[in-house]
This record gives sequence, structure tokens and C-alpha cells, in this order.
Amino acid sequence: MPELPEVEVTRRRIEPLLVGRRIRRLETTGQSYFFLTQPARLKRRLKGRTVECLERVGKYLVLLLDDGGRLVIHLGMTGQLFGAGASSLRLLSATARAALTPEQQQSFRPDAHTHLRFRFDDDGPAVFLRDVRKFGKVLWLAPGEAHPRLERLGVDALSVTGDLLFGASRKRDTAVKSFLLDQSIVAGIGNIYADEALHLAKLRPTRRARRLTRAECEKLAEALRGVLERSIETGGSSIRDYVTPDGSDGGFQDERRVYARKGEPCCTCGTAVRRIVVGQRSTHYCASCQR
DNA sequence: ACCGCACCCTGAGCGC
DNA sequence: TGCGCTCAGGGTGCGG
Repeated sequence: MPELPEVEVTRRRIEPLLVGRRIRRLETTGQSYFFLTQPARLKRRLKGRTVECLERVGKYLVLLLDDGGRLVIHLGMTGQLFGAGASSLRLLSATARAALTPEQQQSFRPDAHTHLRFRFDDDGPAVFLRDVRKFGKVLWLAPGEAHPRLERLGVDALSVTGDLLFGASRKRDTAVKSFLLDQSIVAGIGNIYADEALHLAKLRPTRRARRLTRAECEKLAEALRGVLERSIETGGSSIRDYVTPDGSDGGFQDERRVYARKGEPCCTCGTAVRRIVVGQRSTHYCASCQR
């Protein structure tokens, strides 16, 4: 689900539900590779801590704690971070949904996929982290502790420049699409926004990165920043699992130009959008607009 | 240094 | 109704 815009919208909207609140206790599911820090250790480290601020780095959320420790969260493909008041069918599997009355579907009840539940001293709304596929990650870092997951990240996609893309791509003998998904170059771009930006910049996703001209890199950087900012404005893309922290859908799925629009007409020229596979990821483009 | 691939996991949707 | 298949917005680690 979540790429930079979805993570940023989540950050902004979950902030009031986290910052300034003291964690009374954390409840978790059992050990799995979702937990880079063991659940028992996580509970000990977070108990009694107050969240001082909430930051985003690429697709990661970082909670700064009052003892200088940090809680790092990655939402993976299906991660959902939301408050107790959230109501959305996206928070239920189809089978679970079928077993519930419409009234019951309104209030979220933690299920087997709800890996974190934050309870606070103020007895206000709890905060949940749900992740069906468990591709997400949680990790606690001691004060000052570094971690390769964060260290490796390149420049944040919202401030990408043409110069940076041009410089970084010179020796890259790979498709520009794959290049954009490399988080160590630019952090925050995922499959949706890579396809969308390449369409805006009129670049074929299979173009070798090293063959891009300076002007094309400039156009691509502009397209990336534009599409990411626009998606944040509209609340992100709710295509499958993504919901904002209050349970509402984002709006950017209605503004997609190519992503998951195979066979539908290109918004600029009417040619049917094609779907191919590039670097094991589904890729959508207009063969007429993108050369 | 870089590239492509396998893999981690669960659920939805499809054809038969 | 159920089975088996494909697909899904992410990232790491491996061998070549």
C-alpha cells in the first residue's frame, strides 16, 4: 500500500493521536519477522514513554520518545496505522466482514493481523497498527543508535532534483523504472508513483537509466515532486488496503493516469494503457506518449 | 559496484 | 462449493 504520500498523510493525521501522549502499555501479536525488535523488548522499552514527535524518512515513520529512543515503523505492503475511532471496510477481511452485522462493522475490533495496540495514560483513543501480509516492520532504537535501514536511504523524494537523478543514473544499466524504486537513490517512490511520474515525464519505463538526458532528468524530478505533492493533498491512494488514520479513503486513486489502468485509454492521447513487468514489478505506461 | 532473482506472508479474484 | 492458479502499492539477501 503505502508509498511516500500515504506515509506522509498517515504521519500528519496520526500525529495528534501520538504526540504528547504517554504510553501506558503496548500490546502485540507473537514473535514474527514483522518484529525486528522482539515483542517483549518492545513492550518494555515503550512502557511509560511519551511520544515527543513523529517524523517521516522515505516510507518510514519514526516516533521520537522522551528518553531519546526511537520507534521505527515501516508499513510494508498492507500496513495500516489508525486510531480507535476509525471505521472502514478496508480494516476487515471479506470473511470477517461476512460474519459481522453492519453495526459491528462500524467499530474496529483488533484481529490476528493487529500487531501493535498502543494504550495511553489519558484513557483516550488507542492507536493500532494492522498488517495482513506482515511485510511491514517495527524496530526500537536506543538513543543515538543507527540502523542500516535508515542509513541506506537516499534523498527524500519530495526534494529530488534533476541534477541528483542525472548524477546518480550515469552508471546505472537498469530500467529507469527500477532505478526509481531504488530507495538508496531517492527514498519514498513506490510502484504507483514511479509509473505515474514516468507518464507525466513522457518516459518509457524500460529506458536505461544511464541514457537519460539532463533535460529528461529535470522533467522527471519535476514530475515526481508534482505527483507526490498532489497525492498528499488528496489524501494518498486507496486502491486496496490503504486507509487514513481516521478510516477514510484517500483521493488520489481517482487521479491515476496509468497505474492499474491496463486496457483503459491514456488520458492524454486515448491509446490503451499497457501493462508489462519490469524488475518483477507490474508496470503501466502509454506506448504512444512514452517513448 | 551492480543486476536479476527468490523469498518473506495472507487474501482476493478468477477460471474450471 | 471448492480447488488451484495469479496477482498485490515493499524490502532484503544472495549468487553471478
